[in-house]
Amino acid sequence: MARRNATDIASEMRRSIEAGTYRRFERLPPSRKLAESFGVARNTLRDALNQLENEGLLETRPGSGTYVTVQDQNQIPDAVGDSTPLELIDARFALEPHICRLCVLHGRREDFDTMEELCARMEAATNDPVAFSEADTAFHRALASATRNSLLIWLIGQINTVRSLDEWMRMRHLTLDPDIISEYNRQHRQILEALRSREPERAAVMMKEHLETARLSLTRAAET
Amino acid sequence: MARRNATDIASEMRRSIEAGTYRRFERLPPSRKLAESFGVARNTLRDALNQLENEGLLETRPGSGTYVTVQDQNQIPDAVGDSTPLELIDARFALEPHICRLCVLHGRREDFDTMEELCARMEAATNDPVAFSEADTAFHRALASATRNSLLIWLIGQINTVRSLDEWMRMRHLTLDPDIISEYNRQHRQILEALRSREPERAAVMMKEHLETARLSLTRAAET
DNA sequence: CCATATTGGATCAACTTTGGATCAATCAAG
DNA sequence: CTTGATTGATCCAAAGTTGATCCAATATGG
Repeated sequence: MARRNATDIASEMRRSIEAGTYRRFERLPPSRKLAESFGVARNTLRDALNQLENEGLLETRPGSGTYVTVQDQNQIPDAVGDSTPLELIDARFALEPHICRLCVLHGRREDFDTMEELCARMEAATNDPVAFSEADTAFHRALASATRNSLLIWLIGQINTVRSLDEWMRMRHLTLDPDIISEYNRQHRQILEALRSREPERAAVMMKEHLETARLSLTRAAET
Repeated sequence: MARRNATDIASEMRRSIEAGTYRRFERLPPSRKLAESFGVARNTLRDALNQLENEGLLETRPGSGTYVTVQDQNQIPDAVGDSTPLELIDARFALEPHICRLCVLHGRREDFDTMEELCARMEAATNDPVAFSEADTAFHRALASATRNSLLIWLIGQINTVRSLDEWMRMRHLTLDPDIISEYNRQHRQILEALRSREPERAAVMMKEHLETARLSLTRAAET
């Protein structure tokens, strides 16, 4: 076994933290003890700790100790799968208004035609929550596609996989009555109009309104 | 078994690295030990290492060791790996301003203290682009963590893996001169102040300004 | 409130490990 | 044979580790 250097120790500890051996806000053993248990000099261990601190995994407070500042990744093995509908809405609230703005910049005629088509399909599905929901997902995906930004397209794709989850399915049937669907359809049309007339801010505002409606109907359903 | 030559060894090691046996930033065993374990002379092994270094998979630091520089490609989704720096900025433009707003809502004292710490570290790294970049990534991750939204935390985590990609690393050195770093530091402070005083919109605006600066310095570097 | 123990921070010179380089001897393939 | 690569040995310079010591900040307990 070769003599281990600071980088090796750092790698080892990084894995420990990511594996959850040490959890967020927990204090590590004192550097002297740690050095001993790794069989390495305290200076070397301190170098390792500094590396991890620079990566933002640890925080050391002189006189007090060294603390873990990140959550271990296994705690969120599938963040997408475990996220709640409200978390999802917040994430969409972050992404989609700006996607609308980019859509105005990069969207082409055929993109808007696709969305038009999907709007029509949603309007024909006022009484069919499942069909509506499918078209709705496709609409928001089309919106992302029109940005021509592969990263955003992928992120929206990831987010949309949540919608096929059980809890989400149940929520959908609780929230999607014909009145709500009509309201959504009206908003989709407004968004599309704003995009077509190349008004980025208006499109973004409409999208926020749309998501706000979704959030409201969600919290209302949760209270029932 | 025929006697293995340098190219054979290189192939074998290349496969090990791509399979993830050795992870990014991890140190390989010393060349003497490696040579022994491959049953080959150290000179031959060094030739193999040189081949891999020329391919950009490894980096050897005399007196220290040989380190893996590439990330296991299987770990990175294609969409994330293939995205350009400008796409990345657009994605951050979508996510981070709203993350700031949520941060005002859900952030706790200790979250802001962590960010404060990271600001201090970035300010100490005005002349060290690599150290600055690490702390910067950690700052934006801390911001996401403070939202307590596991989906957003995960999204930012995905986005941050992009930054460790090769093309990005090169860009970083082109863009991060001391003046730019100082400007970034000023903006980080402003964001943190706005968060502390619980002003969601001001924080979001500061973040937009920050990202706009980043976009500018990127396009400027691309023109050079 | 203070005294004391414990914690991390910093420094230093001696030592060890690391990769870099070279070269004559040896081996394998054409 | 001749050519090309591998071998094994040796020396080198760079970098890192060590172990010791002193310091400053914090925590603890009376």
